[in-house]
Amino acid sequence: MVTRELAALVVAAVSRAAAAGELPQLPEPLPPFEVEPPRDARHGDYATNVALVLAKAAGLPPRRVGEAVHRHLPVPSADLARAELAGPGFLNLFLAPAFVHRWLRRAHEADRRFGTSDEGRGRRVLVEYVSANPTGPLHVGTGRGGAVGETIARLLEALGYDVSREYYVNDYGGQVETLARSVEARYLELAGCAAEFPADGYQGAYVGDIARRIADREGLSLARAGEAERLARVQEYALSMMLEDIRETLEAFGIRFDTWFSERTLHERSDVRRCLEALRERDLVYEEDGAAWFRSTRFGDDKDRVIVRRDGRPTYFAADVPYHLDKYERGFEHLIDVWGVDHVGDVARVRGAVGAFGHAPSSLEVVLHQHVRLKNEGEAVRMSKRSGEFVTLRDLLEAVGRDAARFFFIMASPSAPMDFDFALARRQSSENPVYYVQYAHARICSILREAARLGREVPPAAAADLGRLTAPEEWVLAKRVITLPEVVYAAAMRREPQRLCAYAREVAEAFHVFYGQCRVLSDDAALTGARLVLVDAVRRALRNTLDLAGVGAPERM
RNA sequence: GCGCCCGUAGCUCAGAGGAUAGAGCGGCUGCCUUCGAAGCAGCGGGUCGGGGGUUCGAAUCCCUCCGGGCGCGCCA
Repeated sequence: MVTRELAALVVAAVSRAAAAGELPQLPEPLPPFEVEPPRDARHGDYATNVALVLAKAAGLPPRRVGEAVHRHLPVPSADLARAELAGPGFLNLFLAPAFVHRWLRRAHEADRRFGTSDEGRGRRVLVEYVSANPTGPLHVGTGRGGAVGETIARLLEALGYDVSREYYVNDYGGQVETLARSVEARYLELAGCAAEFPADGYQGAYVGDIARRIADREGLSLARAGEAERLARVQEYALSMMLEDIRETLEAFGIRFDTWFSERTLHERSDVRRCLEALRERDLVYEEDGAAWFRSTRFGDDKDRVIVRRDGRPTYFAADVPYHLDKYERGFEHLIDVWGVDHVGDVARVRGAVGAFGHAPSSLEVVLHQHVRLKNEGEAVRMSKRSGEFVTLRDLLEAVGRDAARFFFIMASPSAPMDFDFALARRQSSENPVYYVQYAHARICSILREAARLGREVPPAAAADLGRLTAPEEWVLAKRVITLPEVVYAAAMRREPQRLCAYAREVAEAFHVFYGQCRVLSDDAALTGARLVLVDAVRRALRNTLDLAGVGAPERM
């Protein structure tokens, strides 16, 4: 990436300054310093705080350090046009055209791989996200977790990690039983039997739909079967129908999981029981009041938590521990869980438990995302799966489309709460920020189509005279485009998908400004060739960014 | 009460300790005989919740107060 190349130039300059006796011997490697684009373009294309960082170790004022480094920077050269020492000791770096041209050519050569790197090559990562209980359709809030998790997975793949996507299916325990009893009641109603709807049952219309579909397939004979058999059959049907609905919705949302991991199998394979024994051996579980308790206070929890109830049924947490151990056993060295904030309290417990089995706490990473507060014309919408009052992800997709939904969900930092006005989204769907970016892409494709029609194909990047790109709008655009690799790197490593949206918007803006000032197809063949190479690099950068965000890059719109 | 997260323009939100804090939407004014006006140019809009501290430098880090969200189940 650009910043890394510049940092290497700076490090080399520091070494030369030290060798020349202008700086004292400094620790190897140097303390971390930054190379980044300053806010104000007058402060260079990139600025580095290296002199400020080294001042302490060098025992010299920052500006003295800066002067020494400045003298040994290769300016002017094919990389840097010039450098300036400014303010408290910043070194402002101005890129040489040849440097930018080299990167534009790389964008062409790399094409779909432009922006990727191999930082994570050979490392296996498991990303678990969504994992919503299959007790109802996915609601809007789970869309955020889905978009965040999927984008993190794609970002890590772009860094070369071997990524596996997983959905943990809570197909065991009280909630699915409640779903089964709810469906059973609706089914019995269909059969004309007196049935009391469970007090804690799921009220949504989808419960009745499932009952009807069971009746369509099985008839009403289950009404005469024994209760245990009927419940078991109904639960099986309800689960598979719900999961099918969830799977379809996620596919429409651009998400496909590699594995759907069943919680029930952990119980059936005795993983839960064996894990409990192992925890007991480590003195992390004790008996009290007839229940078994996990010593979560060892891991910063404010109280110990029940792991096996008085009636002998294990709690959710009892399965969560062997589940995560199983992930490690399957060969993943790093685990990422994307959870809604309502699970904050679980983080320390699970991490502590897997730590007791020898796994580094840092190898289990939990990305928490805040909930989506849904509004309708400014009025808050209460959402509850139990009451059946909620807006589904499917509704959202039908209202605003996949692209707008995906972009919107990752535009904000996962840790920031998000307000979403459904009515507004429906109404202003054509004015969503995503269209600004997509429009830039479509406009470029339109230019390329026109070029092809005129028989003026994009020349090979190496053949074009990029020195003809001299307009300020061209320069700004080119420099923005070539930052994609560092944007992808930062977004992936910091688990901050919103950086993709910011980059896409900035590149689109630079392109729209360029478009207003510079005509691509002109009588000047050399200039036309250079501009075609530039816009085709922009096209690749935008497409790759939108791909990572799970948003389409339309050639026409 | 305790823990985590958030507080930035009218609204929704960006903002790697760095220089004069940004975008979209909404409001106002211009710009299409020329590669797509889903665009561009401009105007208006801010005690970065309040206060204190660290630092050469704080929207960013620390403390404190205020406001909001979530959690503190033998639910998942």
